[in-house]
Amino acid sequence: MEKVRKLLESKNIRPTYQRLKILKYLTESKEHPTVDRIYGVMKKDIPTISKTTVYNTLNSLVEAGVALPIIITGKEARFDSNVMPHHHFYCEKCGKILDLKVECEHFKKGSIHGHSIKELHGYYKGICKNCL
Amino acid sequence: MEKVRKLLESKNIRPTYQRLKILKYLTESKEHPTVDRIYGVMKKDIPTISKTTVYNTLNSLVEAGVALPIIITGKEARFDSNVMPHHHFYCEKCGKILDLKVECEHFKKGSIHGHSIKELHGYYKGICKNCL
DNA sequence: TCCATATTTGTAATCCTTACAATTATGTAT
DNA sequence: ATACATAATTGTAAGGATTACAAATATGGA
Ligand SMILES: [Mn+2]
Ligand SMILES: [Mn+2]
Ligand SMILES: [Zn+2]
Ligand SMILES: [Zn+2]
Repeated sequence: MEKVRKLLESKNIRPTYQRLKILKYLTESKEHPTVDRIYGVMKKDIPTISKTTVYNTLNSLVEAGVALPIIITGKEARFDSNVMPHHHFYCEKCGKILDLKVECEHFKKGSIHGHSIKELHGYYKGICKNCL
Repeated sequence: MEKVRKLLESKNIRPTYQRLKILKYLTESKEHPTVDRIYGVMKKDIPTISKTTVYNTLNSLVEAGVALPIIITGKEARFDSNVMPHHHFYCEKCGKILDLKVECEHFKKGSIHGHSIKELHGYYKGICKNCL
């Protein structure tokens, strides 16, 4: 919990109870949760929490560079506290999003064809090992 | 126009006037248009066209494998009639989506870590050459 | 403690997309 | 050509994720 608090303070984000819990859950979870999922989990500890707070907090974390939204389905965003460049696998059957450790020479580039690169996103869609 | 008709017929999609026009525009446009954009352009030729028809048609084209939705911002889908694997560049300033011709060894794979791959999507986010 | 400011909360509004039913068009058999 | 069954189009309503907003609450410093 101290690590999470330090992380927030280093980004000048006030470490409120809601924010600490949300970021802690995000760092410990490997499931790239949706807002609804985060909201549901948070309610156990903070029954009064509002979904707007979840949205506000996630937006703050993203803006501060501590989290990343993962846009794949276009239905709902999912969130990742691992902001190091990495690829994902989206299973069309179970809906899980898995981290992939794949080499990608494109991560290294700062520009391409004259366009300035800020982020690179790569993901596969298919059926995961478990669902096959 | 005959090419577009043939394409639709090959996929067993009835070549109605609306569908022909929409697919024709999609194949000739390089801008990866939104539904609203397509709707606006179609209205010039077909003033009575409904936005639902645009949605229906695009869904049919996607299902038939003739078009692909491009999900980047999470706000609104954009569409591409080029279904050959290729990467994109999204400009955060002007909102344009550009095609990128980049080599990617990952396109060749059929599976990864035991997961069965159906699609690979890759895109950069940043500031395009024109906006720099 | 007091106060200014930031955060949280609940509700309403917004925007994209889909559901649905009525109307219109299409293709085929007579 | 006509009649009929089926499919597509249209307009409106509903759904779902996200944001806007203002009131209530919490925070941190003087
Ligand atoms: Mn991840
Ligand atoms: Mn493209
Ligand atoms: Zn799966
Ligand atoms: Zn640009």
